[in-house]
Amino acid sequence: MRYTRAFIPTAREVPKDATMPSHQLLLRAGYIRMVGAGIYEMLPLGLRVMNKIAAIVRAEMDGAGAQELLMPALLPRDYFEESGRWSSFGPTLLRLTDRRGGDYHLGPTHEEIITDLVRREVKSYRQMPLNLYQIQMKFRDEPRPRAGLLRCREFMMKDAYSFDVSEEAAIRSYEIMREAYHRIFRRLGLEYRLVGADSGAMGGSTSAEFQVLAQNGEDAIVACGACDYAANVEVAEAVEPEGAPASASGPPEKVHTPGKRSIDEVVAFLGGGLTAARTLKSVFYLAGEAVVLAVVRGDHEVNEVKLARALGVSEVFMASDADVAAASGAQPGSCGPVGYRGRVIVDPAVTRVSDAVTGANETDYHLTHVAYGRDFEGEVRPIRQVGAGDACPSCSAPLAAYRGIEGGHIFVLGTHYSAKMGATFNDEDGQDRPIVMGCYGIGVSRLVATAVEQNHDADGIRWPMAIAPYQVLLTPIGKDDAPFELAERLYEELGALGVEVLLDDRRERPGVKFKDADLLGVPLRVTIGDRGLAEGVLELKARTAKDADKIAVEGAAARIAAAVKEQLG
RNA sequence: CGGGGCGUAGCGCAGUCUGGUAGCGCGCAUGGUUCGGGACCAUGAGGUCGGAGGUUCGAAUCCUCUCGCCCCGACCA
Repeated sequence: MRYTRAFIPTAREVPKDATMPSHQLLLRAGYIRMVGAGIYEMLPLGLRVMNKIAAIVRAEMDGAGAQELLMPALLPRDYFEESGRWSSFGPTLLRLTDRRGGDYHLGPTHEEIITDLVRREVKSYRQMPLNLYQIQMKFRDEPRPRAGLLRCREFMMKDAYSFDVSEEAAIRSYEIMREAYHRIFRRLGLEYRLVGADSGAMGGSTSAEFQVLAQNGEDAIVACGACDYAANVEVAEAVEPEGAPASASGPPEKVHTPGKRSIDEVVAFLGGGLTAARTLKSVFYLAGEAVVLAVVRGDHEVNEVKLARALGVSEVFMASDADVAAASGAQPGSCGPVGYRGRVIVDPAVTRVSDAVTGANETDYHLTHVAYGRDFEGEVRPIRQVGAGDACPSCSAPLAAYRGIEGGHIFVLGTHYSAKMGATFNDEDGQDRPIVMGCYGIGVSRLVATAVEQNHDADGIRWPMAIAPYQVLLTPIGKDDAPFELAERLYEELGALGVEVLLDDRRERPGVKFKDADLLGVPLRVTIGDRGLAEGVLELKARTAKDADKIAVEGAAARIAAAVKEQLG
């Protein structure tokens, strides 16, 4: 492609509405434009990148035995009504009405539709295993679209669905997908972790996320440096605490702590070598109608997902100050489990804190020399959040904390949808049984932005070769015609070698061209100037490299093509 | 949905408090000089000041309503 003919609207200034690097750079470099909140146009460069990602996904899905199809995005109400999601999906479902008043929605995901297709056509165990996928726009009325392509109301997704005769067979399908996903993410050139995840609203027994590591990620994950353990902090397990059960050097003692509400304030106020780890944090939650007191060590945090699970409810809400006062008789910050007469959930680590400090259930007072077992009891359940420095549950090495962007999510669904929708098959014995399903998503458009989050510097994008919009950027510079003529020749030669080339044939000053080159992020730049030409050389520079290599004009095309191949791995 | 911020030329902004007929930088067009990291000079085009209503002799500016966008939170296969 010739730059003078290409639609690449670059901008020097940072768009004010963009805060994330990927959002800013994709806008500035002319890859995307915004139409509305969470709605974007993919400009030619952006589409090329997305198509490359999709091509890799397709190749690996096909290689894993999945077959591509395309379902409609516009869907009548009936299907979601059948599974119960017409109401349970809530306002996130983008609904619309046709001229006859019929209810429709735009598909946020396609379990119901594919299950309907399969129940009509798959009747025998002989037709399985079956894995069908599509790459298609998804629509969700997100409560808050943000961060450019990372959280959109309309986004490109690859969703695959597996159909099997048994749980064991379904797990095999799941594992095949998991391996295919590893290949996909590796080929995309992204640093990622496979992490244990919360199955959440999808229901189902097994699920894992492919988290692409990024500073700005929405998800918090922990990963072990020594083994391959990694998990979303929502589900990461804390190892059983070591050490002796809690004891105390004396009876509880009430101390005046005026106005000290947070753990940090109390620690600083009491001093004397007290650390947050020797205090107890008491947090009141509402689980339905009931008030529950959750107690964790002072330097730990309550994990609400785990707490909800321990209580057997779907979610918990932090109690208001008024609720806390009614339950404990004190302000938040002065509450504690000692003498508290309601339901208490205690994190295991709490049972090892000797001479603990905790709220006295009397505003502006705390208790010292408190010990679990002697001064209070409760239901011991793991409810704390795991963080950096915690021991790995599988090998005990310290865990590191990361932020990640969910790039893919795989689930074993079981018979959640098939049972509800009557998707059954005849087994070898002629018995009717529900099909066992799995589903597997990859956020294709999101990965465009994710790749930028992970591959950029102060000057612009640094695409991995595998997904770059072009592989080589030819940059003739200077006022003479010779560099441009050579660039034209190289352009032809490289094209013939199958290299994807962008030729910057603009008669711009060198600075302008270099700035745009760095911004666009094409992995290899070839600079052709009269200086080099006088010596019979041109410059080949990787976007990620500091300096350029001088290569001979003679045989340059082959050299460059080889460099492309090398970066493709 | 709660809290905060912002809508003025394609982009980034000033002007709004204190009402008087819209400005700067970048970009764009034309001519000239330049040419290895976003050049310079000259000339020029480009704006219903998000929208509607109101107050006023007069509204970008004051009042009311409304639409949109961003951030934090809630939420999130």
